[in-house]
Amino acid sequence: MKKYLAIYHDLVDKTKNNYWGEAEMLPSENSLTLEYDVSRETIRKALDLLAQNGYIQKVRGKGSVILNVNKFDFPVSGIVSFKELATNLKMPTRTIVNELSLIEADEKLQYKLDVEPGETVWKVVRTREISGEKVILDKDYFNKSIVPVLTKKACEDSIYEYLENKLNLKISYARKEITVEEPTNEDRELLDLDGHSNIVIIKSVVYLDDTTLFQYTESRHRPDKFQFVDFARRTQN
Amino acid sequence: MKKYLAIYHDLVDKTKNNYWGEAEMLPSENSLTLEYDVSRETIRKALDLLAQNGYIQKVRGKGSVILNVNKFDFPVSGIVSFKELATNLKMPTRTIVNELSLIEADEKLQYKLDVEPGETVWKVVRTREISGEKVILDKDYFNKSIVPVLTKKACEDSIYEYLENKLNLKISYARKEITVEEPTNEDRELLDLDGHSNIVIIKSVVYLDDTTLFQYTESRHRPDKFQFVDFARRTQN
DNA sequence: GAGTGGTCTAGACCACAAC
DNA sequence: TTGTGGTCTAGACCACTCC
Repeated sequence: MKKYLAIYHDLVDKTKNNYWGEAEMLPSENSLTLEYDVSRETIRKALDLLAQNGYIQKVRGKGSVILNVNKFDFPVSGIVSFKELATNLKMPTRTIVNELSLIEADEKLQYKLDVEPGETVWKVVRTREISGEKVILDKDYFNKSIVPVLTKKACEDSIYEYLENKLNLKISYARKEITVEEPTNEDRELLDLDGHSNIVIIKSVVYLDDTTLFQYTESRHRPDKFQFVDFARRTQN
Repeated sequence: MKKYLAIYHDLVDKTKNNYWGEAEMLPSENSLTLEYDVSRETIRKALDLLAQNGYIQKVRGKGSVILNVNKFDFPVSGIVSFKELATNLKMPTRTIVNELSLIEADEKLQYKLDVEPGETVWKVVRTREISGEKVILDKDYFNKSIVPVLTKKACEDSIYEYLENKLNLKISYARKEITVEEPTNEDRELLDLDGHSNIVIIKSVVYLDDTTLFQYTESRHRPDKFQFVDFARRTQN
């Protein structure tokens, strides 16, 4: 439907499949304009996406350099936790739902989820098993006014798939914060800590398309099974 | 010089200073077009920057919602290590240069820095002291063909300032990887580990404007003094 | 229906790199 | 000088929200 998105996908495929042989450069914007029969601004939108996602780097006066980083390294761009990495690498994973309940928001949650005192929120506690070891503990809190119903089945599969496809919620962006702390008793109970004396904590707040805050999550990882990859461009001044 | 950048900065200032009172919305693109006397696409470029940096969220059919997240939270967007945070919070910091030397690239470095076997590279080892405690160990490697001269003075101040202002190098983007590992003997020697049995490692490769790789860095943080903040938008399909 | 942001166009001029 | 990407314009149509 959107031309620039279609062109973006086409160009991603072509860079991945060495469509231009061993060329280090993309065709120029002008030739792409002719090739796809669109305006130059539309080509530029597609190329901006390629650059944002680390496939190319545009160099003024020269052209768009194809970065081969992404051909070898799996994390295409942005954020990858071990959980995602594990599914990418096709390691056997299992999700155990330890708790699924409605609770009254306490003070900390009121602040994190921006709800009124006494409002009910969903609390979901899940353990993630990778290759037979419990290495991740996920604690999710959802605003009940946005997620009225939540089933154990949905939690065992993918909550996000349920939210996006069944409830038609559109996730827009998230703020994540990574710290390293000492494990709590709950961590020791629910995870196979295996002697590790630290735990990596990823706290995130997730916002919807219409800017409402709807989820607060703490993802607690055993340190040896944690990896985070980030692809950062220099910020504009 | 660039109109969209000037407008971006102006709008950032205005959102920070509550220029529109307690309004939750930015003026519409059309009214901004009139106000700044530019084309709508130029306004849209400025607004895209605001959205990318987490100042606003655009909602179709409604307008641009001002996000107040950034008013309270210091990390404006992207990546913040504790080192940056400490300088933001004006904590007393000190840099100790433990080593500054030219070495022959070993196999690991050849791969990381993409240099020929036997090529010489700069090795810089520095300890960062925050509030009197040595909590960060930075190990930097620079491609000597790009950085011919490096002084102890430059390492004690800011290497990046030296590279950007004196050598006129333009940093373009970096790939970072965060993991947690056990401290090495070197870590124990050079840092005040204070009983901590883990260390947070940020490995990054840094690229220049013309896509050449020029730096490989390992930043090793004491876990209790580590924090990483990320602001991620949903990726386009 | 009026106003909003999202997409797209055809053209222009510029700064920069390469020859 | 030629070709490249970077900026900017004035206009068009669309999908969506709100009243």
